[in-house]
Amino acid sequence: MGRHSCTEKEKLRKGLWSPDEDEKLNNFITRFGVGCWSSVPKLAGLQRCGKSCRLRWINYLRPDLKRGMFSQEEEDLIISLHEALGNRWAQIAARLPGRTDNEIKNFWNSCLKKKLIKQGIDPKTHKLVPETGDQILQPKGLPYLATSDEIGQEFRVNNIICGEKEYDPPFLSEYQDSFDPNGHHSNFVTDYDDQNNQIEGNPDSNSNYGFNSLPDSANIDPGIFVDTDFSDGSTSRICSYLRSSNSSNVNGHTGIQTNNMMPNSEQYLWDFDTKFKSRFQFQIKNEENSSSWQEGPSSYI
DNA sequence: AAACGGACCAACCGCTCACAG
DNA sequence: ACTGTGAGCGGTTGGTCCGTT
Repeated sequence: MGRHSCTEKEKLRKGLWSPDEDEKLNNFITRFGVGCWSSVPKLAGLQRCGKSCRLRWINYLRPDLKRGMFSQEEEDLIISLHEALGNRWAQIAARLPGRTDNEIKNFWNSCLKKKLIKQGIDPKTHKLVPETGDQILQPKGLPYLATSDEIGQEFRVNNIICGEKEYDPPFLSEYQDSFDPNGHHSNFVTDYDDQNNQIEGNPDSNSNYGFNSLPDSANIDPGIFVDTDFSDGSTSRICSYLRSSNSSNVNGHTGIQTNNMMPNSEQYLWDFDTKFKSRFQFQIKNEENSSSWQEGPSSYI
């Protein structure tokens, strides 16, 4: 399938936009509104591709943009939403009026991520990073879980509706059945080996990915499983696996506002396509990674 | 003053999805 | 059902600014 690419077109400008270009685009959109972006450059007299025009309008020229520093409320909301949604910047931006996905993404990568790291929080999982060099389970994805009588209820973050809770018995049973008596999941390592060329059974092998422990299926309460779909058409899901363990309270440690649906949760990114293949990804943290995260001029605490 | 490096951010790139023909 | 195209998204890049040496 021939993919349209701006680079294939000739005589198209790239790089920063000039005030003149901004004015042309702004005048055109103000007058005719947002329509077919591919025709905008020609009609507006710009030597840009439609994609570039769209981006410029959305990220810079749009009149409803808030601009300026992020407030503490916005910051807390982004962290909470990221915990629930992961790197779905567009979905996060949809819940922050006047902010763009690009702006939030940049803010996260340049600021928030470092703040969390400074506080000893893994920005991917939003879980505490242990001080020791021990390798621990850092799940990247699992179904969102909750009690079966909560099916159909709204899933909220900071009182903002993010989705609807669902129940997924087939997945649950498969997930539970797939553990061996030692609480290990053979498929995980096998699949991981298939996809990432890791050596089976060797989580230390020269990568951030792998695992050396998994929750014991005997400790899993079937009643706490819910599968929440945030995909809105995509195949991705946000999932969580809640344990009624007595681990330390991340929220209490950070002061970050999070939804009360997910106390002590381990967050997993869940690919719907691989759902019935029992494929998961886990991330291993080691001392080397942790030490590299300490860098950064944050003074958040 | 110059060189260097990190932080920030605008813009680009490549991919997927939706939809029309 | 298949194909081509546009829109949208997330990851990445590269330019600029600014503090430090």
